[in-house]
Amino acid sequence: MSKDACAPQTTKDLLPSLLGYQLRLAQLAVFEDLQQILDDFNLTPSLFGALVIVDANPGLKQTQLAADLRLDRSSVVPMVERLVQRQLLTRERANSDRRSNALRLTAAGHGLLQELVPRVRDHEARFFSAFSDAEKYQLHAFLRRLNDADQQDHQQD
Amino acid sequence: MSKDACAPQTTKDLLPSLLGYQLRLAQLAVFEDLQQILDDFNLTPSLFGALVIVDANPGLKQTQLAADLRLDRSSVVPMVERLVQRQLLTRERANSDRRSNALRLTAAGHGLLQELVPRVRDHEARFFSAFSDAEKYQLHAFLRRLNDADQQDHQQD
DNA sequence: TATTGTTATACTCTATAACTATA
DNA sequence: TATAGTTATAGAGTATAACAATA
Repeated sequence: MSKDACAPQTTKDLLPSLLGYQLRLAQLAVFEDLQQILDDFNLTPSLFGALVIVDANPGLKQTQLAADLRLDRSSVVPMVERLVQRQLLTRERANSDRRSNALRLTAAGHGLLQELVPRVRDHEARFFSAFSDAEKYQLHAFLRRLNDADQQDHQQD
Repeated sequence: MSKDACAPQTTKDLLPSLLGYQLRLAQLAVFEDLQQILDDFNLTPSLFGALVIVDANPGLKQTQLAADLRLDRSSVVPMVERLVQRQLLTRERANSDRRSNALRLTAAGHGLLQELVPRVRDHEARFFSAFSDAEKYQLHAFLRRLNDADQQDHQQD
């Protein structure tokens, strides 16, 4: 095998040879497909992600949600505002530290997620239906190795 | 192995279990890293991609460039304009069809690419240095399978 | 002093719709 | 009629900087 796994000799096929480029195309396609499901619920992938993160971490403060979403804390403000106005989550001053907001799903938020999660799982299963379970597992393992290594820069827990 | 390759029982770990989510994180991290190289050249990943595509397809028309970049043709106009003004590529009426622009790299454009491509390759090599050649090859094969299947929707050749 | 949320603001990216010139 | 490029415009997403409240 050559030094580079998929390096072309010319620049002719440089772009397709780049893992970063293939990652971008794949991510674009997945999100486009996901968006179609989320459209029915008037949500974006980011808002959906926020709901899932809050569900998994009740009482989370906004700064931490921003870190999880890889966003600035100011960018999270309108997202939270939108979800609060739709009564999908509550934003209350935390008793432990009254500077911070404790985020929690409402009953409606839980209900929405319960309806949504199976659909998102279906979307994933459909989108990756060309892959066997073993292949999906391996692709997932690759991506996690990549992301978990990078993640340490973004954690502040 | 269970029905889903990495399906959690609760929604607690839903997000990390989604391939789409892991793809997004990976893509974000790669582009962030790539951007640091491109900053020195005052380029974005998209502009770099445009240069490489034009280099690989001299005389390409803008509509095709837009299709390759997964963008609307109106979105490509300011990109091309910027690269033309920087004298990295030329935009001339095509003789065969005088509605369309034939895009070509200038000598400066070629020169820039020659300087840039090794750095981008280095970036890739460094970013994926935790992976063996075989693993990179396999990850690449996975992503290509995914993208080549999806690609047919976007081709118009 | 440092941190949390917020606001005001600006910038980038992208798409839609309408125009023009060619076909 | 249809297509290629362009323009004007608007929307989404994001970041930066400064502020008030709290630590």
